[in-house]
Amino acid sequence: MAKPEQSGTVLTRDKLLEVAIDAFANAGYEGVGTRELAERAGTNLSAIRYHFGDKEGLYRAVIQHISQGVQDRMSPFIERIRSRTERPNVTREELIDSVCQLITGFASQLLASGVGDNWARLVVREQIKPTKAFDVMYSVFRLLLDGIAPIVAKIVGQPPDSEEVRICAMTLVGQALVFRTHRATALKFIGWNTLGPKQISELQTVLSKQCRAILTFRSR
Amino acid sequence: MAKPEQSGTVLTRDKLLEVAIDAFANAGYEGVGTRELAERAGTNLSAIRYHFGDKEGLYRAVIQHISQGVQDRMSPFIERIRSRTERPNVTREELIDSVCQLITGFASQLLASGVGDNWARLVVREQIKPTKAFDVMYSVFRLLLDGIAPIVAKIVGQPPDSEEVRICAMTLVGQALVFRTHRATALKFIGWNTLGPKQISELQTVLSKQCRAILTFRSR
DNA sequence: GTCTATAGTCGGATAGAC
DNA sequence: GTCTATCCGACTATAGAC
Repeated sequence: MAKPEQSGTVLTRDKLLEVAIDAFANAGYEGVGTRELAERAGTNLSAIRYHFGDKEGLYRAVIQHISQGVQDRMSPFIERIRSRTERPNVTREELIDSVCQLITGFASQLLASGVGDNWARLVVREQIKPTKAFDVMYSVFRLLLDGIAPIVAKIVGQPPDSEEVRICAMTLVGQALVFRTHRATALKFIGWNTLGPKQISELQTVLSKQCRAILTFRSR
Repeated sequence: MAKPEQSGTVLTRDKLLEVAIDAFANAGYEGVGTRELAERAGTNLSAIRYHFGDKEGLYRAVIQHISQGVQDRMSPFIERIRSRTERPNVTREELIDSVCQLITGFASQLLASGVGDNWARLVVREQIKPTKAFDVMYSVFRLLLDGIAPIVAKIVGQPPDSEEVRICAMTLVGQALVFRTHRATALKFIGWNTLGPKQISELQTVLSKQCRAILTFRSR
């Protein structure tokens, strides 16, 4: 971010960012041109250069913005769960319940169609050919995974950095992520038309049951 | 496929396909040019038009080829499981074991770095903005999901087309898929450098445990 | 800060020789 | 069937007026 982050009229910058979030998510980085972005934002090509340096700078700003939003909304939630599970006299049932809440909470954040609906495409792009934006994305996943892993570790009685605990945390998250990454397949298979509040709620019920099953059965 | 599917020298066509699989998977559809594809295949631009009509025709051929390969390798496996689980005197333990085998079998197919390593990118592309190639992909997923859902249905005692059973099947598959779609994140979090046979094997162990937990605990 | 104009490159598609 | 040569539109990046 060497370029001027401060600007008199922030409106153009914000509008550009808003348009780019939508366009990149839906068409992919290579799928949109800077001309189209500028036009859709009601401005011109040079505005991109001025505010973000170049196309990739705008892309990084998009990733940064989305990640920051997710982080802001999830941090207090995760923190609350953490403080709850770090009490000395916490019960196993509370621990299990906490993981369920983390997963279902994440699912609703992930699936509720808010700002930047289809950014799974950008996430996967970074997974396969990581750019400078990868670390930003990773830190958000890390936030969630670091919320889950220590609790799972306590439940199964293993160190939080053991491979098994971390694989387990990954798969728990994967159960929810698949509805973003393979959304069309999931909808068609289940027989849903949309992924609205009703469907998300039903999903959360199943996710919760399964998390509980995994953690309960394993801790025996 | 209106263009001549038969050709004297199939070598050029195959080479083009092979190169395109790799390139599309790694750089995305919009990320590679036809010139580059032709050059990497040791041929020229016109060969693409001749063999596949246009760039999108080549893309569809890529999806078709990969899907066919996956289908060919998975079909007999799924069929074997199916015949085993449809015996009248099948035990619940056998049913649970069958689902575990389907998931771990799928995981090894999915994660073993063979032909078309990074095609998750193309899959997700189709999920967000389905093209004509979506149906081809979907039929492969359907093959697996239709292998899993009826068995899950028997275990939990619900109809195979109930929403809960289908959501469950989706999440079971999601546990494995996340290591393809979020590979870089998974590797970094777990602390692995590669996703080799040793790691896949460890993954299968955990997946198997968790499938068993989900199905065992739910059937009570 | 915001704009127009333009440079330079590369995209996919095509015509036509062999 | 495979090649060369070429068209034309779209891309990113930049220079410079206001």
